[in-house]
Parts: sequence; C-alpha cells; structure tokens
Amino acid sequence: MTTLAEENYLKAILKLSNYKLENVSTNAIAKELNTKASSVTEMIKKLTDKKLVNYQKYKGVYLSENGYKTAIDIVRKHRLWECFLVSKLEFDWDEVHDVAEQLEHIKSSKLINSLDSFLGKPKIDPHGEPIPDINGLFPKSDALPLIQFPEHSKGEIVGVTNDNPSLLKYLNSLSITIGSTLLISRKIEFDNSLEIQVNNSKSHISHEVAKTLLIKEL
Amino acid sequence: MTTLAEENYLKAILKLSNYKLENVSTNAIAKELNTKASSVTEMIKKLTDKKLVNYQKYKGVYLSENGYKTAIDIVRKHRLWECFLVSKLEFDWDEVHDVAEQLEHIKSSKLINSLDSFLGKPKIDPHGEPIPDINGLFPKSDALPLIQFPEHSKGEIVGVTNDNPSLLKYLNSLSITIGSTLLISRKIEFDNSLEIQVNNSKSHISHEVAKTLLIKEL
DNA sequence: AAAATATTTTAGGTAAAGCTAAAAATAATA
DNA sequence: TATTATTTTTAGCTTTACCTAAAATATTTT
Repeated sequence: MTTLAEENYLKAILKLSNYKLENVSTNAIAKELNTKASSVTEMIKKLTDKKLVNYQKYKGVYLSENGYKTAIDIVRKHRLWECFLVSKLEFDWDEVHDVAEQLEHIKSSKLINSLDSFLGKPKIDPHGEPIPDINGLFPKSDALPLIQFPEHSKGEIVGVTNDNPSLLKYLNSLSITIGSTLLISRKIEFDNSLEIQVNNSKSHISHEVAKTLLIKEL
Repeated sequence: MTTLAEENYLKAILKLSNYKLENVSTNAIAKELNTKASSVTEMIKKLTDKKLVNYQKYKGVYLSENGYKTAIDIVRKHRLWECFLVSKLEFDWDEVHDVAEQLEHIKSSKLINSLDSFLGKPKIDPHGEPIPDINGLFPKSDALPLIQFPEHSKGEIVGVTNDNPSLLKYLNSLSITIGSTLLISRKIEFDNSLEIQVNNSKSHISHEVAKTLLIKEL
C-alpha cells in the first residue's frame, strides 16, 4: 500500500518523464514537489525498496512497471474527479485542482470504477486532458501542442496540460476555452511568444502559456 | 487546520459523548480508536492546545464549541458521502463505510455543500442516521431505539446506528432494512434478546443487535 | 481507611517525511 | 586536464503519531 507522500512522488515522476518511463533527476523532482533534493533521495530509496522505481545513485530514477501503473491510476482518479466536480457539482474548471488533488488519493477501485460509469466513461477531463481507462491506457488523440504549429495555422483548442487555477483564470479572461477556434497570426521568434486570434479577439500569449495548449488542426 | 489523526479523535469523542458535550475517558477513546491510552493522552494535549477540547488531567475530556463544530462537520461529510455512494454509485449499504471514512476528511466546504445540493439535501443517510445541516443542526426525528419499546409493539425500522459491514450484512440476511415493519413478538428478560417479526418472517436478535435499531412507532 | 485494582500520565523510543549543512560524485569550463 | 560549479548523497535534527514500561493518581474492595 502506498502512502500519500509516495503517491505524490510517483505522480511527479510520471509527469516529469512525460508519461513514459524516462529517467528523471533528483533535482527536477525536488522542484516539482517544492521540497529539497535530500528529501527526494530519501524517498527514492523507499520507492526503490517497494519496487516502484528503478534507481541508480547519482543517475536518477524511472518508474517500474508497478510504479507506472500506480501513478497512472492516480492520474485517472484525479481526472475523473475533475469531471465529476465540473459536470455534476457545477465547479468551474479553475476551481477543481485542489479538491481533485485530495480526492485522487482515496483508495477504492469500486469507487473509481463506479464513478467512471456514473460519468459515462469520459475520455477527457474539463481541461481536455485524456483520462486513462481501467487498464491504464490513454485514449487516442490527434491533439498536438500549440507550439508545434507554424504561423497562420488554424485549429481547435482541445486541451490545457496544466490545471493551475491562475493559468485557467487567465485563459478565461482571454476567452481561451476548450472548443474555441484559434488562429496563429504571428510567431515572435525573439521570446517564442505568439499572437493569436480566438473568437475574433486578438491576444498575445507567452511561450509559457502557449506550451500548455493542445490543438487539433482544422 | 486539523490533521487526519486529530479529526479521528474528535469524531471518536463526539460518538462516545453521545453527540453532546459529555465527558469522555482516555481509556474509552483508546478502545474506540484501537490505540493505547498513552497515545490518547498525548493527542488530547494537542487538541487542548488547539482549543478543540477541554481537558483536566485524570478527569477526561469534552469537546469545546469549536471541537464540536469540527466533529459534527466530519459526521455531516461522512453521511453525505454515504448517500452519494448508495444513491448515485449503486453501492450497497454495507459497502460504504470504509470509503466514507476516507472521503469524510476531504477539505472543501464548496465540495460538501455542492454535494449536499446535488443529492437533494437528504435528511438521513443510507442507514437512517440523521445528517447535520450546514450549521451543524440535526433534523428532528421521532425515531427511538428498538430496545425502548415494550413487547408486542409495532413500528417501522427507520435507522441503524452503526455502519459496521458485518452487522449490515447480517441484517440483510434477516431482511431487516430501512422501511420494513417490525413487530416485537417476545422480549427475553434473561439476555435482553428479542423475538421479532419482519416481513412475515420471525427472527431472534441479540441485545447487541437490537441496540443498533431505530424505530418509529406505528 | 488501608490495600488492592484500575486508570491515566510520564518518560523514553520508533518510523515517516521533512529539513540544513557538509561531503561526495558528476558535469562544465578554462 | 585541472579547476570550478552543479548535482546528489550522507549525516544528523525536527515533528507527528504511534508504542512499551514505569510512575502517579483514582477508584474499589476488604
């Protein structure tokens, strides 16, 4: 059985390894979890003992098969709870993060699978992020990060890969929401920022923000 | 902010003080929480520092106003989540306890109040237990413990004051469910057990079991 | 009321998960 | 390649919440 702290480490490692089994550095994990590298080293040892990660001193960690399964399961729970909060309890998409962060640690497979059915087995969460199924498999998607599109391309906004409330409130203010159509009017090479057009209104967004948007080409 | 352990202590004290502000002994708390008296003494000190209980060495504790409010709030959350599990996710009444025990510690007043509305502000949980409202007030009820009724009286089963799965499964097997009509055919003085009739089938239940049933006289 | 029993508290220890500061290993640069 | 800088690990401390064993207090029984 995994503890809350362990689950948060697994989740962080999964995220930092781009949802694959890539190697992740101690420092990167410390940064992600707002903790110190020394604490990370200690926890990695515990996770290694539990065979949830593979670890070589000074070389970083990557998730084991079990660790990956466990981490994906937490992501599945997080995203399903977000769906519940938005579709049933009328939360806004920028209000769900903290609560889902708590709910994702509830341990009951019956609960999460019943919730999944109750919600109609959704494929994406309120931010457009894909929801792994009961076997940990992600639904197929033809969405790509906005920053990979060239100038003058046009697409539909299908997701935001970050549920930080301040980002989401900012996107709201630019009427950037899931389903809107977006045109890249100009790419500024100097700082990688973008001039875009959504619903007839022009905006200028930084590379930081652009990185979070998922687009389906039209 | 209360920790998980603190919340469990407050809940135990509330239960042992019969949902009032009665004094509770260290040993009773230890028994309720399957822990040791020495651990209880330590925790009581922390709760005292946080002004959640009033405590006198060797004399036991009782909840402060804040402690009572906090504990009732946990009960409210527990019972609302039980309603959710049964009415929306199709759990049986004997399956909800462990999950609700986890869900009751989720911290978000928006969540619990939205859930309350979503469920139609229920007054009782799947075991017939009353649900405190947003102000911590219990709904009025004319239910009384089964053991207070005399021989040959007749009533409707409206609640079970214990959500232990093994009790609930046992009640299921006797077709004792909320809403059934019950007749006390005989009270056995020797061991305080009861012969009862529910849905045309006779049963013999111990005092232990009878104590948990809430009845509304017909 | 004194002795015996039971309850409660104190003292001292453990495991989880964090911390700082110093040491060791790796990577970058002159 | 030698030096410097960065990253990672180790060592030693803190807090929370538990534990056992012993001491202190309260209660019951004789």
